[in-house]
Amino acid sequence: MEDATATSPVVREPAMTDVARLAGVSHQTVSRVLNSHPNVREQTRLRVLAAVKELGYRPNRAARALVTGRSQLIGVIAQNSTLYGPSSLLAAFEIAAARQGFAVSVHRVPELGPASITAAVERHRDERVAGIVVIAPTASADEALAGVPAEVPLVTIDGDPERGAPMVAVDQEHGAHQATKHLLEAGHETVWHISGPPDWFDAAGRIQGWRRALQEAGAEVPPISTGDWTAASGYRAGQMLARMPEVTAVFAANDHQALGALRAMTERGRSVPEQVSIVGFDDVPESAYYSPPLTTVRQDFGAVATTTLDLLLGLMNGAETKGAQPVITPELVRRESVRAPLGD
Amino acid sequence: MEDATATSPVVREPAMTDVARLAGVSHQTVSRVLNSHPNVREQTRLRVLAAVKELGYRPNRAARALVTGRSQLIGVIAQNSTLYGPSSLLAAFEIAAARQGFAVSVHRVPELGPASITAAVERHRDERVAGIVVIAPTASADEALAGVPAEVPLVTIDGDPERGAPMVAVDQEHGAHQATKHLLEAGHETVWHISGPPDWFDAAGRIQGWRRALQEAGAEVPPISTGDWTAASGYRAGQMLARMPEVTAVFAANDHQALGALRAMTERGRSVPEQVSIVGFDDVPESAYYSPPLTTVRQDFGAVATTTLDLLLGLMNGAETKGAQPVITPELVRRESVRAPLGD
DNA sequence: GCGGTAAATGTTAGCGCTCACTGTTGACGC
DNA sequence: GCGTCAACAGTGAGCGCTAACATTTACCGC
Repeated sequence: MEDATATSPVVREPAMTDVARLAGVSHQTVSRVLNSHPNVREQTRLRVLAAVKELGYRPNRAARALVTGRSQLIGVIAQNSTLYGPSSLLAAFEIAAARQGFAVSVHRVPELGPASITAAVERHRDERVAGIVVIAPTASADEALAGVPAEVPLVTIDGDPERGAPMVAVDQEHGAHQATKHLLEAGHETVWHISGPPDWFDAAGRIQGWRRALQEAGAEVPPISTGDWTAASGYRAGQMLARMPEVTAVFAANDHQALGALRAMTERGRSVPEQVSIVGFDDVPESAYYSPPLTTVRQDFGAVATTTLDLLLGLMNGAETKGAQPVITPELVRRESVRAPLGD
Repeated sequence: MEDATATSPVVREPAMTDVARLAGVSHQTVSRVLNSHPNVREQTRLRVLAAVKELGYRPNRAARALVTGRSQLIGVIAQNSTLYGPSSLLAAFEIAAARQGFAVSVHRVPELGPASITAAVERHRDERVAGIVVIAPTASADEALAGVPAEVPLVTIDGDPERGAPMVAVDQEHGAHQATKHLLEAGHETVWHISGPPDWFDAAGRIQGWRRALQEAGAEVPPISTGDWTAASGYRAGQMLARMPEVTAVFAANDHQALGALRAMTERGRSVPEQVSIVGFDDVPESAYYSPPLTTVRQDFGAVATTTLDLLLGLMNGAETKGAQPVITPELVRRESVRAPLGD
């Protein structure tokens, strides 16, 4: 016996029928037990479970996906970047999905153009994913999404609020408004803004919130310095702003830009916060250790992730939440980079 | 037209037989074309391709995975963290895999203990992944890997060099050696070290390199301040070090710890680099904008990613590279946080 | 024109699972 | 005692694909 099998090189993984044979039931009963269907006698259930354990049986998800047309996989599409926001979000989502028994297949695209987004969606559909999440913070990304068939559950994060599709977003406008108002209340005449790239919805929302706070206070709305989220771009903008004595308060669209601006100010002898106040956005873990520790706005990525998953799960179960767009509210974190202006 | 199809509830996706029928061939020929087998007439090939395009056919990867026992999916296991190194690595790997036609299924584990690693491996094997990559920078992670059956191609990144399993790593020892030597050559008597968590191989390697450089130069080896990669821990260590006038040079195990130390020094009136020189590790994009811009060590994550993928692909194809452990060499980036000590 | 060979294509049998059925019990009411 | 119905279990088909083998076609030299 041993010799006969010894020549067999392939040790096939146990299948459902093997479990069934061992437990003395049909494969269908095994299936029922594994999918926790009702109408299985407790005694049978235990016998099957024992057999599963004895054989070390693990269901073949490919086979299940083939017959059901759905895998227990959620496809995520994200931009290729190590930006703090998107990466944190991705990590949070992976955790949330794992907790619900879903694996996450991530597809990074070089840029968020319609072509690469469409390709990524197709790839995920080939894989028969149960749903798709797109971290689509730019206008170009959002366009491509219009072409995705409605039968694929799809949730966008930080996408275009106007599109009316299921989406989860952080209330950027509110966060920026808080930040700007905080500077204004400290006594500054007005607040200058170093924005993110204009094609990002996040950046646009932050601009809006900043502008609204200014207008509500009757403050002048100065021209915007446009950055690209990097510290380098914040530095360039900061160099310009440092030369203008009337600039006493700056709201940067993220912490790294704020860091660049801070550096530029310091280099030019404009001390922060004595002469210039700065507020960032993101609350990257290091921002508490900048010089000075940075006042900033924190987004709860964990909340975004779980909300997204809930929405997606609802969509998969055919819930009529087509237009749902839950919003997560960010929060101001006060540290030491804001002070009243000297003139006061 | 619209009305006719509107009543049909299920619009089945085209399958291989549909393509075959349209092209006037057998489904097997379609399969051959799609898998670029030889022995298909050019004319037939084109006819099949045209049919594929006309129907918008996309192969069902679940079906293929079922019959071949392998999906075009690579499973990655990583720790739940937004640490710069692991996240950058992950992103780089996803890009590299996509270029080779592989999707990446990511499983984040709360901590790198044997239990969660084993569970993650099982989950990936259920999915019939073609291979597994484990970012296993801690000793606890490495233990769990011993139990994985040999037939699953598995490559470790930054794991235990002693284990002898396929692994890709950055030469931390070399990087730390360079950094320390750089400080020594600037004229410092010795170099103090703020290390990473001791159970991380990266941290251990950096300690070794630091110590070797010191010993080679005949310098005293001061006690280590242990951190946990965060700026906060660097700050705490920095506060201690700032109080000791003999400390003129610090090598921090990563940039964020360096930032924390930098802040502590500044707060205590010890200016960097005039009174104290600091070197970090990682070259996070913002480190060029710290005050002062940080001298650090850059790791090429792209190279780690492509090397890992090559190794894994080799393993999948049955290559006899069981013991391969390619090493990527990091590079010193000189900026402004290092200067000769005052006494000189 | 004929066998022989190689190239090109077709046929058949599953992979391991779920779905939609069809049986088989046993408890219960009248 | 018989029908009824629910609870439980089994049977067979087929999801869409690839592997192995079977068959047809094209082409060559003599």
